[in-house]
Amino acid sequence: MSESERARGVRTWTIGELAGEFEVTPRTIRFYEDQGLLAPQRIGTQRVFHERDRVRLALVLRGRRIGFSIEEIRRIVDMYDAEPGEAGQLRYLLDQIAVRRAQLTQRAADIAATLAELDEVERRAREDLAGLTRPTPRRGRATRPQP
Amino acid sequence: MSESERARGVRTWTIGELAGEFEVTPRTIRFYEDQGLLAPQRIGTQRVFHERDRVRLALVLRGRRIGFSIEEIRRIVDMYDAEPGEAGQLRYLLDQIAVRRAQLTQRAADIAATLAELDEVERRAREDLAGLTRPTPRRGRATRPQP
DNA sequence: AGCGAGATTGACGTTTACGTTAAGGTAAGG
DNA sequence: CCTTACCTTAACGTAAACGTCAATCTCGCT
Repeated sequence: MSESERARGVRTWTIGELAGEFEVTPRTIRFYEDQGLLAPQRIGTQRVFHERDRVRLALVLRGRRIGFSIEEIRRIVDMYDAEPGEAGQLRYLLDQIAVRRAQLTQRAADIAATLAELDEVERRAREDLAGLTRPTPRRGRATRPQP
Repeated sequence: MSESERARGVRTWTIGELAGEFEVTPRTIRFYEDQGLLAPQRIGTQRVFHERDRVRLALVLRGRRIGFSIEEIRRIVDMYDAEPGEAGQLRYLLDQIAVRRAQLTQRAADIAATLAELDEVERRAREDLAGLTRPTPRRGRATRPQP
């Protein structure tokens, strides 16, 4: 944080600070800039990240966690600050939104199904584990703790 | 389907049939076999896929849609048919389950947040679109259809 | 026996998403 | 002024997940 920044309330970040905060490498952030996902201010050659850049990076990383490619992420984040534009553009945007929504809904269903199956596997594992630590407590036979 | 299969009720599939059904290429299925995710029966050199192979492929593709790597998918599907094994193994399995669950929960949250934002973008887009097709219906002024 | 559709195993190519040097520039503190 | 810590571009490297040939082989049918 520079002197003048601490004076007013306009916090900025260096590439390293953002990298640390979001647990990615600076290389990753530069790569995203290369791909047009970020466009931080420059002072000389140095990058200066403002709050909106931070938000955008968070969006990008969320897209990444969801499993979207850079190209798909680009399209999504571009939606956020699209100019109102003309009717054709808006209809295209609405189409894109429908596509993304379908993808996300599918992924959500996949995740729910997988979570349910994890529950089942865990239940069986706990059963097996109980059957190992306690000696064969089959058919409801009570097992008293060892004295 | 072969003669004897149609006679009894034990439907099997060729690689091409499965590929068509799941909309992947045969190459993809062979790759998954190479990676140990599938192990179809062989008759001579030809692969014969049974119901359990089909189920397994579905699991693998679901993992892929969720965004897991082949390695992660392998660990997950291996959980399903893990032998009860010893206590140490079971505890490791429970650990793995916890890890996967955390990942999946994070992804689910990301998806929910993204869906919410898509809703918001769509709402704005529809507003803008309405403002374009109807001529500037500002401040509640009624807009009559053109004669 | 011959044909065409689809199957097989290599083996090399491609794209994505960064990692990893190399070779320096810069700002703050002592 | 010197060090230390961090920043810069440029360029090459790489692991994952297949795609894309090439060169057979095999089934089912006529």
